[in-house]
Amino acid sequence: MAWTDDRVETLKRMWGEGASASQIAKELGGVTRNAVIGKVHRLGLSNRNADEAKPASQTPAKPAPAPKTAKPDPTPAPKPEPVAAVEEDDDDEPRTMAAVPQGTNVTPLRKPLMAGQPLPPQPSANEISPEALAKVNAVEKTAKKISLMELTERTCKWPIGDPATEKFWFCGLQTQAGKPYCEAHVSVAFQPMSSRRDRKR
DNA sequence: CCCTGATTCGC
DNA sequence: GCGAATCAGG
Repeated sequence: MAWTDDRVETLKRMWGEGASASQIAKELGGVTRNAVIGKVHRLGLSNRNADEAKPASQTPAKPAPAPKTAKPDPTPAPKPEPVAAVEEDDDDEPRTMAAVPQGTNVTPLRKPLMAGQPLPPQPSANEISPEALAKVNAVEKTAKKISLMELTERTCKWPIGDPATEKFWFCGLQTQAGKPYCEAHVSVAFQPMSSRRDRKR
């Protein structure tokens, strides 16, 4: 697989969106995450930092970079999209942790899709909400349903069912990065910081 | 063990 | 330039 302009573009976009190298590699296909990382470095966008300050830590070199010549400003830094903060208030739904509706959960689909928009459906940032719940609900179907004794360091410890009955087990899916839950349950358990603004009662 | 990015170095 | 192997964390 060659790094076509198209693929590089996808790489840049996803990397800019904070996607991991493996995710990007999976998306592109035909390349490993190493390839992606290597390319990222070669493109010089390894640092997701905005600016890079060189406090002259260790670089005795560079005696006199000829300050005379006017540098053509090699830093366009387009910064196309700062990604608007996703603050969708409107009618906040205080998701109750009560019974999880089983069965088909219709995901609210908005945005009629403009014609000619190649890639609108990009949830990107993990915003919990109805979708996350639906995901959890779906995950429960594929859950490994392990028992308490089967829990390990990397099995999702999300409880499912009623502990008072036999129908009780743990999700058991693979956790990620030391977290106690699988990805789906993490998104529900650890909410970023949604402004749980209390509404008037 | 799973994952992450960073770096090296033969190709 | 490329990316597998390796390194260094979480």
